[in-house]
Amino acid sequence: MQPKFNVWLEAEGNVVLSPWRVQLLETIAATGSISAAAKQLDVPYRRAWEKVQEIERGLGTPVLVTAVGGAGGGGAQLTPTAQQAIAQFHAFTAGLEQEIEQRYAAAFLPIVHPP
Amino acid sequence: MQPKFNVWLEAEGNVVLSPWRVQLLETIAATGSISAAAKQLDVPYRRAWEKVQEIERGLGTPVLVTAVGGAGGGGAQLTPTAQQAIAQFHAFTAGLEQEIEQRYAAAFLPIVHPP
DNA sequence: AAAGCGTTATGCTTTTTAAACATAACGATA
DNA sequence: TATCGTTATGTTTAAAAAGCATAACGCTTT
Repeated sequence: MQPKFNVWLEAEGNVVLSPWRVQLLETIAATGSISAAAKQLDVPYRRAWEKVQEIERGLGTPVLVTAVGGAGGGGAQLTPTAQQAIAQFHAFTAGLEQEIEQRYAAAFLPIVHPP
Repeated sequence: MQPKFNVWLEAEGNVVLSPWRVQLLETIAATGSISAAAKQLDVPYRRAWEKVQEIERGLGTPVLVTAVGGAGGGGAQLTPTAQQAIAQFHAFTAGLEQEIEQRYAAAFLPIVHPP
């Protein structure tokens, strides 16, 4: 038995940012394209692209500047807005896993007093 | 934009307890039956019943003692195991919403210094 | 100049998952 | 013994996700 959690940001009932979405953006930045990121994260390109759209709709501003055609077929890189959002989200969730783990131990694992 | 979260306990990759599942058990206890609880929580009986099964499979022990037929058609009440699990889960998640809210404010809402 | 290549962007189909519906069995009570 | 509301489970329908297929694009190379 182990504790799990998820945490995300919503706008008007729609998910905007989540740990997975932030990872997606970071992987796009690292690889230089949506398609390479999708491959690396083992999700269909379609899904990755759709999530990016949802993020942009939720934030109300683009997170990617994309290029179609050209050298390498095109690509994508993060906007400054996206970089800031990623940094803020990391600050938001930093240490949360340890916090949850600690709460779990306190609530469910009884303390054994040695003799 | 607002923060949201979920937190749960897993056993072998399967969800066992979550805020919603705990609420389900509590509603069953309060109403005396799975069907009344399902109605009150506005979910199909089938789903409520299945979730109870998953909880029992995950915990490895019954959480309900059910009666079929008889006065009122039957009913269900919590086992002591279930009552303890509920109490522990509440201890586990107590104050977590405020914690998340505070983290959100710290990470996303800039502090305005008055003149 | 034009053919090739990998990517973005999007329509369409298939599969999987969850919700919804329907019903048999049960047993105290009247 | 007929009734009633509940448990328990099979079956059907709807929603969501995954998968597949393809057009457009613009550098690069031939």
